[in-house]
Amino acid sequence: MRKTKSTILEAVHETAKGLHKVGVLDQVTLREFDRLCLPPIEPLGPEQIKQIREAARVSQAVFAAILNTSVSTVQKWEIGQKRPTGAALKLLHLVQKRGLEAVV
Amino acid sequence: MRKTKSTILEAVHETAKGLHKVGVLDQVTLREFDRLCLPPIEPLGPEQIKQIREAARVSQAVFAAILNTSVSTVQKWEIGQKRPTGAALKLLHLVQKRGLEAVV
DNA sequence: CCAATCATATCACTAAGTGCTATATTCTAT
DNA sequence: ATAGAATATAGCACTTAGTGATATGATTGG
Repeated sequence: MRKTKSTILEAVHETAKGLHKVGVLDQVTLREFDRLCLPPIEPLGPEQIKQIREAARVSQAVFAAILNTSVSTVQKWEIGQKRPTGAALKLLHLVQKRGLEAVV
Repeated sequence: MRKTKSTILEAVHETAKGLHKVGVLDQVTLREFDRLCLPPIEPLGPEQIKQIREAARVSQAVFAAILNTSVSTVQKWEIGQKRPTGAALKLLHLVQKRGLEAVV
């Protein structure tokens, strides 16, 4: 990460301070995070999850396989016994927006 | 898959029985699942996960935000204290193959 | 130089996720 | 028709991923 930046850039032009943010080698940190403007990942209710799956026209088993989770989990999502969070929620949003193909 | 078959066959041969399943209403079930040939989602080691993130040139915090998980979780993945499974593992594979843009 | 911000690491707790089993229903093929 | 297969739903007990808070060290900027 910044290791390489220092090595290369500083070797050439070590006084220029703001230059370290220019190259492709630089890392995106929280400082530029505002520009990313990530869409907020909102929680999905049981019915919504079922709708997403049915819109994709797949059974619970196939849906589970594609999301790399268990049928048991998908079922619990759809009956509201468990609520997807984190990466699972993100994946579901991806399927909702871009379809199953974007995920397979 | 069966979609097309049903559409054609039932259109000609309308006993009205399977009519509600015709066309776009059909669902992909486990029966045609073999054809999907899903690539097996293999577990990712700590170093691999770190490589994926560094290849994406983002900090742990940004990486976590994009995956809709916590910084704490990303850290544990990278030091091997916890292993991503299910949807999290699927998401990581997506980033590895298609890049962060495919997920944002 | 000092303060602020970022990145990384550690710890304890909660709940998501898994596997299993069982039942009822629906579709398929003989 | 009828048997066989696949789907959807449900409940239980267990494991561990995931989360939040906090602590330490490294960078940056005023």
